[in-house]
Amino acid sequence: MKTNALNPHVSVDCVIFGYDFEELKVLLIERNYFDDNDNHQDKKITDLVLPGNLVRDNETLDESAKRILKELTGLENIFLEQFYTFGDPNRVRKKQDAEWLRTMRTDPDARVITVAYFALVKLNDYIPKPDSFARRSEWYGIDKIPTLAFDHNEILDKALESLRFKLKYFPIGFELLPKKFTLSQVQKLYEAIYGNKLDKRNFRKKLKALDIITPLGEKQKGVSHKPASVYTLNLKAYQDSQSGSF
Amino acid sequence: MKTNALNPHVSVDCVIFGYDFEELKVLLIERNYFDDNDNHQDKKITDLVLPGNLVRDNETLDESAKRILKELTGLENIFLEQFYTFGDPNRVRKKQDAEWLRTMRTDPDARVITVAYFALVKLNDYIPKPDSFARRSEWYGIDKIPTLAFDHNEILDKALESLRFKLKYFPIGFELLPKKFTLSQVQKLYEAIYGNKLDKRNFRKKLKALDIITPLGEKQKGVSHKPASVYTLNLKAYQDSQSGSF
DNA sequence: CCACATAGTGTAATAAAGACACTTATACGA
DNA sequence: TCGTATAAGTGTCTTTATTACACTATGTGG
Repeated sequence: MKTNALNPHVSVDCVIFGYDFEELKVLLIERNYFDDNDNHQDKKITDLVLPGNLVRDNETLDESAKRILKELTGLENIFLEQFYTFGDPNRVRKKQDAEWLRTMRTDPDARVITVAYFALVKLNDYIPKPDSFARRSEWYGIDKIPTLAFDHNEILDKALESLRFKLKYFPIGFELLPKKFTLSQVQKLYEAIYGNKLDKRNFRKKLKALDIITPLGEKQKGVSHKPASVYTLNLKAYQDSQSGSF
Repeated sequence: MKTNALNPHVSVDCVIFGYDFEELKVLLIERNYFDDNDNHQDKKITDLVLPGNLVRDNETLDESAKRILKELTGLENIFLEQFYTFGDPNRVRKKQDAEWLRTMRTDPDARVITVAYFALVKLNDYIPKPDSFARRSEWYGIDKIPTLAFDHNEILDKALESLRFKLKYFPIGFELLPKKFTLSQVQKLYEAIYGNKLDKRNFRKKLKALDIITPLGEKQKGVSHKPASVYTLNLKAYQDSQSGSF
């Protein structure tokens, strides 16, 4: 017995997180298309999508995500993690999505299954510029995300949940900070991600106990208050200390 | 600009865990095919795969996983969780896999991307029987898994890792136990999953602190030693007590 | 009634988490 | 130069969680 099915498209979408020392941000791309339903007068519509693209024939899913990131931001060696795959047959079936797909694909009605990744980038390494489709991109604060195309709000929500969960157990937050950072910057980052305040002394106690940061002996410059010590990440010791228990 | 790619197949594979009060087990399916390369005398080969199948046109990924589970075991309302998607272009490129795909698919050379789920079933609810392709299935102890087809050993490893990780933070172990259970059974299950011994008193203290089990006032029957109290799961209180912190 | 097997139970020591307030270093403006 | 504003940096006590550890209790079966 042989089985076959109409083959869906497979894409990769990336939720790219950045941090500007104030707010956790996500990089979104502008999507432009014409509303054909408004058939008296074609109306140009601009809305927002997560960066993503179809997976190419000979690339792995990870490679596909890396490519999307590289094309959009020029950045390489970025923290990138697959967190969920979205495959509802109706996930690209909002009517405005159909319009848009018609301009982008030869078979706009095909089902699209998307493998979602989240990325953590040092925001200052990257200034938004148009992607390979000449679309503008922009950082949006995590609390100010508008309605996105497709199921991209759902994907974003799940990405944030995954980031929060992972951050509880792994020291991945430093991916969002520059190589040199102060302890207050780390704390503000955690507060931005979880959306609540943390106690300074307890936070520092816990962070230092992880034994993954080393002071550089330098001080912050150009601030009109007591300058903070500057630290850097050092994961050597940490790698071993990972084991499980109930 | 319109983009297209050769569309891959998309499948769902299920790592179905069961527990027989001794060992953590996984349900594997026998795969039969003829080795055409041995062209003097076709040799029948039997090896093992994870249960899985192509995703149908109008079903979600979760529905697809449910269907596979239902077809294979007859069971419904099973704990099921997507944990990773495997999409290496060469993941179905071992030579024996090619032989087998030729008997199963009209386009055996197509790339297959698979969305992997793990399931937790009460093993006693299910006696292995042939699946919809009349293939035999069998429970294999987690420490006695032979080499599987495709990348299924890799998928299985990742499933076990996901199960262990999730079990640390969520009380999902009870999905593998009958409705009524003893505390020692819970402990042996955890020991089977993590592969190490746990302290009885500490385990019970922690389990009771979770406040998710209630004693039924019954005793175990038919054992030639002190009978254990029988408990049942009660997740009411637990649901609320979930919140996050660094 | 004795032997066997597993159930069931508590305490003390150590480690981690949480609550909490004052002093210090720098820049800037009066 | 002195005062003010601003964020940095620091310690103790309490509570809660984790770990190590050994004996008694209750049933069955011979």
